[in-house]
Amino acid sequence: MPEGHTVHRLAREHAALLAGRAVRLASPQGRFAAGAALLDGRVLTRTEPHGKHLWYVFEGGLSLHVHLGIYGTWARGSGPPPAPVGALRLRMTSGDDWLDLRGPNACEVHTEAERAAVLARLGPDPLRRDADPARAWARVRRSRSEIGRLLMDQSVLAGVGNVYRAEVLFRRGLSPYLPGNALGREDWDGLWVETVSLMRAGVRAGRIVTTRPEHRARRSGLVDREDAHYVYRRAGEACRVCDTEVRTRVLAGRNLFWCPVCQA
DNA sequence: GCTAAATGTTGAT
DNA sequence: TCAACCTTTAGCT
Repeated sequence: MPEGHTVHRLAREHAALLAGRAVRLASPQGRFAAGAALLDGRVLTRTEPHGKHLWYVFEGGLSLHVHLGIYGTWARGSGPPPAPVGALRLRMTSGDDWLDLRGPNACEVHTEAERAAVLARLGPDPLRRDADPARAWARVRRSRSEIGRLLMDQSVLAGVGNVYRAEVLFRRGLSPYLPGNALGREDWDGLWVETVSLMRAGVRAGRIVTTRPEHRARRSGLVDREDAHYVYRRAGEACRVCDTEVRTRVLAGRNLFWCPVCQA
């Protein structure tokens, strides 16, 4: 269940586990058998996340490119791996450790050139230290598209998905329907900083929590599911800040949620 | 046990 | 703009 924060967290975890080690790859399901054979036994150099894409860079220059899509998941364990059941696209093992990949949108071998080609069509990733927000702003400021659409466009900004789109706009008090070219520089700067901050928190926590304690029903203890978001999937419920009904409508092919008062 | 929906992208229309 | 793809789970019965 991945937006960029999940991908960056996996990149760190998997690098800590496998970097510098020879890795065995197998595709019990068969769909990635040829690719797995090509990389099998090579030493993993590093992982390289960008937005929702993740590359496992192996010695020799070839990479494993994984995009989880909506459904993709990794499972991890050590000790004897379970017998492969169902559609197991890829199993990576090194020593006692194993990683199982199911349901990804993409799982393929990339050359350096192929990796560069994908990167070339991605906007800056708020979770990367080398991200240049000015590149995204250059697109936003001259676009007539709604900001709620631009945030979902991976060529403008890479890593934001449907949850962060809704929550970041709420936190900044911006209407999703504001055209990019109607945003001021301060609006954009605030939006970027908010995105970086919420997504970093997401990497740390391993999930998306965007509410401040004073806006939660339960103010102490673990943040339960109900309390984690301001507007995402809360259509018809009361806004946590102003009590207005949270609204929903499809924008850019996905269900958008927003408060018409806080985000006028 | 069934159905719909889901934190996503691509390619056809 | 819409269907297709991949899989799991929540919310029904």
